[in-house]
Amino acid sequence: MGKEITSRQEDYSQWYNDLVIKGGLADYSAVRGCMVIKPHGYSLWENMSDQLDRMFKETGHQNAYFPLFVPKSFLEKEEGHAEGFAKECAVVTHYRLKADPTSNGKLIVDPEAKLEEELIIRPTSEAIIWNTYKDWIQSYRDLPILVNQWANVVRWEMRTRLFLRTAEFLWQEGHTAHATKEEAVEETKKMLGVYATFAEEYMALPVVRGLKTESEKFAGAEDTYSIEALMQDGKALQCGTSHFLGQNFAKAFDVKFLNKENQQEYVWATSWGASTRLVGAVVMAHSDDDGLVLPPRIAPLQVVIIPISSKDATAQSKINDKAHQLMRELKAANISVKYDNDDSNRPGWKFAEYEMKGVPVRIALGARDLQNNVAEVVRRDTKEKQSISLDELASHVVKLLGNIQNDMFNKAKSYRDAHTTRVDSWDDFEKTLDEKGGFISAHWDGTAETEDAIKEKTKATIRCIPLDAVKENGKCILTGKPSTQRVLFARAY
RNA sequence: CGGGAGGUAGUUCAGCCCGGUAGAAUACGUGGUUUGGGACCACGGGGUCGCAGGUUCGAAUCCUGUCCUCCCGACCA
Repeated sequence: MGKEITSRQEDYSQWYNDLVIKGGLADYSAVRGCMVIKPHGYSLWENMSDQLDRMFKETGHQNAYFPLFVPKSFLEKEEGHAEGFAKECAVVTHYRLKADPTSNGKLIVDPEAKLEEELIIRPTSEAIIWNTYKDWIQSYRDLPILVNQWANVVRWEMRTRLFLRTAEFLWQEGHTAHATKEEAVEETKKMLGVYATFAEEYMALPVVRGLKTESEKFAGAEDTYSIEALMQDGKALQCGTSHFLGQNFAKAFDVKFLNKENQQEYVWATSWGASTRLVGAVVMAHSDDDGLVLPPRIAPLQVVIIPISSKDATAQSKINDKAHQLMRELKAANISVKYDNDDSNRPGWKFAEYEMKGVPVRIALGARDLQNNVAEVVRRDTKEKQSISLDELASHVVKLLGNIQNDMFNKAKSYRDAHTTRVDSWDDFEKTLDEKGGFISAHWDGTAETEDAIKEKTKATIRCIPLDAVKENGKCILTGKPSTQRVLFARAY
């Protein structure tokens, strides 16, 4: 009855769509490639973005806001950057509509209102920001600039998927300016670390920190680092990127500073971003065939209390009293909790509904429980039921939420580790990819040609060169040429 | 952007081939009985059949165009 979810086994893509739609996270919109993020989904994103925002501020960054529109001439300035994004830009060419003289009630673009220079809707903000930084920076005393912005961006994608790839999406983009290369490189790595910590501690999502290959790196960057996670279907998902931009944007926008020796130098730059794709990641990594499974630390609602109502008015008022007391205790412990005493749905319906929405802990309170001085406590991740004494219920739930958070991380990590395979022959490479999926740790000769050839043959790409890779002599999986370390391959979203 | 499927009540879908009063389930409203895994009874409200043209006495149904979605590819966070 009610909302059915397609099982993972039957159709993984449809399962994911069902979760997002039926779990109340988002809806399709009337606009091609764009989604409506619903309150439950936005609340999840807020819990994630709020925490990231705290972590950015703890590492010395401040928020600012730059324009949505980027003059085309700005975007052109950094050549690699321009080439990388040109294919997916939305362009504003006019600034006015007028009534259609040939069709009553319709509007047309006013041909008189053509912009002298087209405006590009930002696919990312390096261009407009570096054009601005030029005015902010004269001396080494003006550096570093450590700025982040929370914004929407538009990339005109051919094929979209809820949260994972939409034409418009929400994200944050950090843009920093530094006096030295060393400092910029350190910043790049520091922010990669922030993303990794966030993913692991809050999203309960184990990630691999690594360096992107030349062909996978950001358009305009010297080096791109990313965190890579593994989804339940064995495909990889990039969950955050941090770029060392060198002096590329400083040179393109002529941003120089006077150093202590009174000499002009170009500024060193970084940028780093994470998007609403993280919502897709957390959904896909943990959920099951009954709905969303959300980590307690970012769940929009952590605990729901469901009364098993009784005809007996005395028993009913005891249930209400106990539920309200419990809510006070949990709120005092900084836990979000809801008492669902809406009489229009029966308990069984509510059980299914809150499982669908991924609420980590459910407490059922009935007359029978109160007689025994207990409540039924059920954890969403394992569905395990426990009868807990009312006297220690609040403290038990606090501990339980912590356990769920840890268990979810450990479960995801066991899966990830079990699906990371060291492979040393081409036959094994193809076989592992097809039969098992996941990450494949293998040697690569370091050339873009080989990388492309592997992608052509298997659809697997190099997700990253892990930062913790040990130096080890070996032979390239495809060409047999010498290699000094393993890289991580996978099919990816 | 190529290939496939689809758009009819809030939702899932039937009806379309073979044109003739727009249906089911579920959801929703009211009243009542209920409440430990998606309750039951009674009554009730709800759809310009994605949109725009065309053919026809008559179009959800046939034709053309267009928009949107899903799946599979190519491209990408």
